[in-house]
Amino acid sequence: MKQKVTLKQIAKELDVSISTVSKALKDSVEISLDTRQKVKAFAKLYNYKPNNIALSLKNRKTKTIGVIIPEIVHHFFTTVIGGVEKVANEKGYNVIICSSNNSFDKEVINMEMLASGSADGFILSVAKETQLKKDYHHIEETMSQGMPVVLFDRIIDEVVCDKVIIDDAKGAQTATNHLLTIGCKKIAILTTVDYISVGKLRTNGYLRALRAYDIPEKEELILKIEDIDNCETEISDFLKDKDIDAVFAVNELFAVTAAKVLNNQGKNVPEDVAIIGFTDGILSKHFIPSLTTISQHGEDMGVRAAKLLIDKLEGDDAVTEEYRTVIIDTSLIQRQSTKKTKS
Amino acid sequence: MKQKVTLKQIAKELDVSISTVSKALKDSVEISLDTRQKVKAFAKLYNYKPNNIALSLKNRKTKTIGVIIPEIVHHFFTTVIGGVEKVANEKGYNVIICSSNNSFDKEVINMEMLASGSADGFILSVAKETQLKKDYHHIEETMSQGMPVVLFDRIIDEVVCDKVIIDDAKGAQTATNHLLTIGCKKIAILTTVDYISVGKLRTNGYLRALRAYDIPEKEELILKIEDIDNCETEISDFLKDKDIDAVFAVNELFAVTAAKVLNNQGKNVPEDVAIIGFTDGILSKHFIPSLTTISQHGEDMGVRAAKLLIDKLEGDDAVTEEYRTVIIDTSLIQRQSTKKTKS
DNA sequence: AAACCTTACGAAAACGTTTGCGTGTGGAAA
DNA sequence: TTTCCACACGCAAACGTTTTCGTAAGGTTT
Repeated sequence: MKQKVTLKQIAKELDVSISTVSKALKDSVEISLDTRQKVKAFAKLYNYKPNNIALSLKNRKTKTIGVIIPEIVHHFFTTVIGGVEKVANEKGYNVIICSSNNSFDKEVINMEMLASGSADGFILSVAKETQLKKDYHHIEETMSQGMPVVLFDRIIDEVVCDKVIIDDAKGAQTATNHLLTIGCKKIAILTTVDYISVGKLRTNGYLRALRAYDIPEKEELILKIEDIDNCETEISDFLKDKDIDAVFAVNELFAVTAAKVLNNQGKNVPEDVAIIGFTDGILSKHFIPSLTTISQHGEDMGVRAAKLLIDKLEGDDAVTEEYRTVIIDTSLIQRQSTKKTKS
Repeated sequence: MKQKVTLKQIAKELDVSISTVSKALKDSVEISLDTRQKVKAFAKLYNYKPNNIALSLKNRKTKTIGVIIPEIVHHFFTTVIGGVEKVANEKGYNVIICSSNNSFDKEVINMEMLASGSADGFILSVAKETQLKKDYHHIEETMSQGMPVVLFDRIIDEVVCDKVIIDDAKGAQTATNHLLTIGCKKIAILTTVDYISVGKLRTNGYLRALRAYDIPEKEELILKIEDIDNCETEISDFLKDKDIDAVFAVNELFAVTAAKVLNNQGKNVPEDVAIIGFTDGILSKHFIPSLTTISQHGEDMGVRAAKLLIDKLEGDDAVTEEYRTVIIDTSLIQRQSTKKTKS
């Protein structure tokens, strides 16, 4: 088993100095053409590749972006990662992905681990626990050590840094408006508990849309779900015998679960009750009926986040001091779950 | 913006040598209790963390596992990653994930990049293109440089290394058997082109099951799909007016697409046609009717792959020379799409 | 022949660690 | 007083690079 070949070995083999080898490989005019060719031939033969670690140490940068997300088995987050990777690869950056599993502790650990030399900067969507706990010391600390951080989707207002978000309230308003324009009047919302920032914002958008239509907000049409994994019974109880003609769900799972529940309760989607979701995942696309939804354009978010970060990493200090918040436009994707044609 | 603090800075500040600081932080008895406490207090104050890069260089290992998968936006692969991360974190390893996007070139580039110092070993599921091209030099090369590789799911028989797979043929046979035992006789299969190893194996399993039941194999019941992204029309044409009572799909997408198509063609699932899929993703679980499927236990695969790799990384040379293939058991998850109770 | 300039290369420092070994200091034993 | 031994610490090498600077050899100019 041959080991990785280093400059030193090549130098020894060819009976020149390490610096000569290094320069020869870089086609430095300092080195005679003869030596250059000899060295390059040898390096090729032995498949020499400069050691990234040594380079990182020397250059004091790793050319690596750390991405920390709450869940890895999650369609939206993976699309974001896709966007990040795309830009990163173009610009010669590597991407390290860690999931916090929605745990504050794991988020901190991952961040500290990556911060101690493995990454030059971070793209981060915070864990639920972190939002609940409101402890952001790890983020502040990372930034104060000179590593830029870009927050996306689940961001933190109190932390001053670059951010990439969608206008959740606006998206929710668009969704609710869509329901209103197709004639729905009694619209229920399936949302999360308030400490999840995006859930709260989407609820606000829903309320705003209602107000614009002079429809009074009704407590009994709002369900704030805590335990996402067992939402089915909760949704089922909530929807039971409720007089509604539409449901706005703040995520994909709530939307399909609502569709299922309504089905079981003998109601037709979209004829009896229209449904609109949030996040354009595979579920929405393939469900029957296919679900109208608000697309967050995850890949775009990833692209923008990566660009912001790399700008900061490569920018001079003038750029470094200003922070930007990019708002990605959402879009309404109309599908079958809000088609009222059969009436 | 304070920079990351190093041993050198602490040493200077405290007017001792670098080695003293290093040893003090490690609680070496060589250093007086007094100095030790002083150093540790200072280090804590300035939030000293040893630089991973420097450690990697010194120890000639990075404590990172490189994972390369064909697609990142893919439920099965993310579950595998979840498993890998779990084990890796337990054992103090980092995980770098790269996607090849099913491109041979990108697979090679990613591998070479990670191999030149960023990772100690690899967990890999090869790209479609790689399987088609049958060019495995990058894998062989990586291994010959002393970095262990574990292949999973889409493996390569010709490459000698650790592997984690499911028994695809057996799983497919189980699936087909299930259809046969509930009384189906005319079973179509939706599979991939042959060069995708898992597709071929699953097709074999299907055929084996038929043979065991003395049912002749019929060409017209087998559809090999090339372009996965546009499978709907292909499946629709194939299924049109076909006299069948069941469909076995080798993946989730084919399964739900078949369900949709059949629906559009006025057939009921499962009453008229039963459907069974492969891979237990969200689609199968949430679709209406929910889909019976073969679970590959992605997380388990990740766990086993990570364990194999870490064993090899930390093992002595005796272990290093033998290669193991772990076969993960599949299991049948019965859901509504194969319920024939209404007959 | 002296002074100078190219050419072609090597030495060494630096990045941040760890660690084996050397060494100065002080006190205790002889 | 001499010898010896802990003790507490520093030196230096090593990991693999890159890059600045120094320099020997040889040739060219006056």
